[in-house]
Order: sequence, then C-alpha cells, then structure tokens
Amino acid sequence: MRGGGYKATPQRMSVLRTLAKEQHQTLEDIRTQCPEVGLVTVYRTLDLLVGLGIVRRLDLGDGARYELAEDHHHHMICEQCGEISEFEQCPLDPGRLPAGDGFEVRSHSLEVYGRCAACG
Amino acid sequence: MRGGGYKATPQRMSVLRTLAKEQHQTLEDIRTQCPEVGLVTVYRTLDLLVGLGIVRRLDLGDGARYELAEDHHHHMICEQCGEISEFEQCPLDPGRLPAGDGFEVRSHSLEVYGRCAACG
DNA sequence: CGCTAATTGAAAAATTTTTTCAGTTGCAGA
DNA sequence: TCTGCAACTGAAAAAATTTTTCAATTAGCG
Ligand SMILES: [Mn+2]
Ligand SMILES: [Mn+2]
Ligand SMILES: [Zn+2]
Ligand SMILES: [Zn+2]
Repeated sequence: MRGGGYKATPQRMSVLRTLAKEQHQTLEDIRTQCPEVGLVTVYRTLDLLVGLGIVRRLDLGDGARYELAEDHHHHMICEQCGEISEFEQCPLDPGRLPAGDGFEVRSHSLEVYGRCAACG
Repeated sequence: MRGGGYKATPQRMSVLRTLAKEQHQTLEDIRTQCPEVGLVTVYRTLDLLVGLGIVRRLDLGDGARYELAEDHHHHMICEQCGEISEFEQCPLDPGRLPAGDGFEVRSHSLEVYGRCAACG
C-alpha cells in the first residue's frame, strides 16, 4: 500500500477492516460499518483498492458488492433469499474453454444460481 | 406477450426490434436506436421484458447491458478494447459443480476475460 | 520537528433511476 | 365497426447514486 506512494490513513484502514470482517458487502454495508468515514472517501478508497487489486468488485445482479481479493473462488447465489456463498473448486474444464478464435483467456468469473439448503 | 394481458405497443415493438439487431446493448445504445421512445418507457419496457424472460440483463462490469434471451451461452470480454463476444460450448463439468452442501443449482453464468484476437 | 504531496469531506454538480399523474391507446367484447 | 376501459405513455418532478470541487487537514519523509 505504501509502496505506491499511498498513505495508510485511518479511513482506509477502517474500510479495509470492514472488508476483512465480511465478504460481499454493498457500499451501504460498508458505510454502516464505517460511519466515521465520509461517503466520498469510501467511494475513493474502494476505487483505489480495486485498482491496486486488493479488493474485487462483484456484479451479482443486485448492485455492486466488494470483497477482499483473496483466492480464486466462485459464488452461489440463492434466488429465493439472496444468500451469497462461495465455493473453491473450479468446475471449468480447461480443455473446453473457447479456443481457435484467437481469444486469449486470462481469467474468468462463474456464478451459480439456484436454491440454498435453507430455501429448499 | 399478449398472453399476460400486455399490450403490443409501438414502443415495445421498437425496443424489441432494437434488441434483435444487436446483442449486449446498454440503455444508451437502445435509446439511440429508439429516439422516439421515451426514456421512462425504455426503462419500463426492459423491466417488463426481463421479467417475462424474453430479455436478459447482463452485468459485465461496465454497467447493465441487455440481450435477447435466446440460447444458453457465455461471454468473452476483451480487457483491452471491451469487445464482447459469445461462445456456445459450456466448459462446465457438471460433476465438479458444488454439491453436498444442499445447494440446488438451477442456472449459471460464466464470463471469460482476456485479449481478443485483434488486441493480441 | 517542519514541509509538502497526498488525502479528506462538505457542498455542489452531474448522472441515473423511479415515481407521479393526466392524457392516450390497444384491443376485447358488443 | 364502434365503445369502453384497463393498460400504457411520457413530461415533470423526485429520489437515489456517483462524481467533481476546493479549502482545510494530515501522514510520513527527511
Ligand atoms: Mn466471494
Ligand atoms: Mn450474449
Ligand atoms: Zn474458476
Ligand atoms: Zn454454461
């Protein structure tokens, strides 16, 4: 963080601490957890952290959510209750990724929709 | 469309015709193609069509896009030029989908990021 | 400790989306 | 073909979200 000439301000630390507590939070979630950080600063901090690759921005259909960019994983979203859970194992068969059309695959994003255990 | 008591208005036809011309359009794209349709009506029509399952809303990181909900397919997004292309073959191995945790998979969404042929 | 570029946040602006509501219209039924 | 009316439209206003400004503050280097 300080490597690139960025300051480790209390506001940034606060946002990071909040992100560490729980994954997949919305801007409002973060705001609630960091009432002492100004709205504009939350926006700017998230932009910065996303730009640095420390945080990942998710678009799961209900607005932006943020998570610490740790290991590669995927999301299961319950269409009934909205619960978002994660799974590690990557169900992609590399052999069946698109090829031959000259597109070079660098990363991917996979979301699985359905019903969580609680919603049957 | 008329089945559910909905009217086939010129505005709705116009939006549908636009969606048929090109996939993955933003609201602005659609507005440009349908200058005669009021902004509010475009919003409402897209909501309606998405609700009816005729249109799919995409979140590929740069705001909402819309496409006719035809066959199941996936997207390749070039991180350089932003080009969005499609591929049909599903690289998912059903055997490696999350299981045992009680989550019932009903659908999925897969996006592949990288470089298109033109961007090297 | 002092300096300075980086940072913050209140206010204002810009952008995007939703709500209102009075007037219009597609279309089912006569 | 004509009528009635629930469905629909769109201008205006409101609400919600995001970005820009800019003067004051501050983290961290020397
Ligand atoms: Mn996650
Ligand atoms: Mn598509
Ligand atoms: Zn994966
Ligand atoms: Zn698939």
